[in-house]
Amino acid sequence: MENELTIGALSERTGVAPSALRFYETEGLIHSSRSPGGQRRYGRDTLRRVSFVRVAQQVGLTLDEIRTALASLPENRTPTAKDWERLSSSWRPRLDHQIAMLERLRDRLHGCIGCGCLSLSFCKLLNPDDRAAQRGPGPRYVLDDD
Amino acid sequence: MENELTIGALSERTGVAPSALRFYETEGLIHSSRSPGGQRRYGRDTLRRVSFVRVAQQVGLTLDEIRTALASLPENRTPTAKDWERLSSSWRPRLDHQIAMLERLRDRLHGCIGCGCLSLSFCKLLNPDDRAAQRGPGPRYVLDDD
DNA sequence: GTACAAATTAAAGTTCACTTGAAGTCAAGG
DNA sequence: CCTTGACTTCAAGTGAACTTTAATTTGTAC
Repeated sequence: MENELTIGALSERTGVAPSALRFYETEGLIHSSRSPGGQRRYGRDTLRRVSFVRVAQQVGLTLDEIRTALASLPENRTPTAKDWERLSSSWRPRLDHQIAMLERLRDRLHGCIGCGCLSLSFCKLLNPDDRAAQRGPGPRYVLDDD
Repeated sequence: MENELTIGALSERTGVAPSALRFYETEGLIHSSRSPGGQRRYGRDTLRRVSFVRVAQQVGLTLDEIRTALASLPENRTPTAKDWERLSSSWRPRLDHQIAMLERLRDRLHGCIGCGCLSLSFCKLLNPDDRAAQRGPGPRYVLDDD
């Protein structure tokens, strides 16, 4: 079967840049075999793997977390729908949580706009104790509250 | 009035690290006067300004966008509640949009978990054309879809 | 058989939002 | 006066997720 995809084909099918795909490979998120000349060739299941990575990113996972998740897939066989379902179903609570958080922010903001306050002394919106402590340097995802 | 705050005091009241406050100053987000010895002193309205920055970040704005927003405040007088309300009320649509996006993701994901698919060929979840084109390098905020 | 697009590598660069470190100065209590 | 903790500046470092560059090789279509 000449079912194998070049990096360009995989890129087009997934919407992920070739440079990103190579980066994913160095990060251990996807794997490739090589053509006689040394170019990458991907099996069709890599489409699903890349898809998983991108959806997981939308959910807010870091590549590190995604790698961990992917590591729990079986290595001896192509993952089944059930395998993927098991991984992605763990996102539900996370999504629910993120949604709830944004709604809370929106509604409090509405109240604060109504009362005209936006200050630490009067407004619960910004109580530092309400928010997660920051950990480590670098940018933090806006919705991340652990 | 000895109403002026040191950087340490402002840091404690806002929960923002002194290094971050200095950084905000170099970025033009806040301003300070100086003590005779050259240390920073902040007026009490800076509390509100810092608060605004943090809430705006939660909403998903970059510091660049926040600076632009702050630039529309009057320079000749201390901003009133109405001034702050005008700025923050523009977040409503953005928040609504973000919430809607997450809900869409959650519900589609639910459907895809149900049908067992998670693949480009069958699942609308990942249609690249559905998603915003990426622009520029660097990390992107998970919910940012412009 | 040759042109030309698409692939290869390694190393360095980018963005954002800060933090850390070094080497020193200021402010307040005793 | 002296100590101690809070403050100062400037430059460089951090982490995530890639992209860019450069110099070279491979694959394919005519």
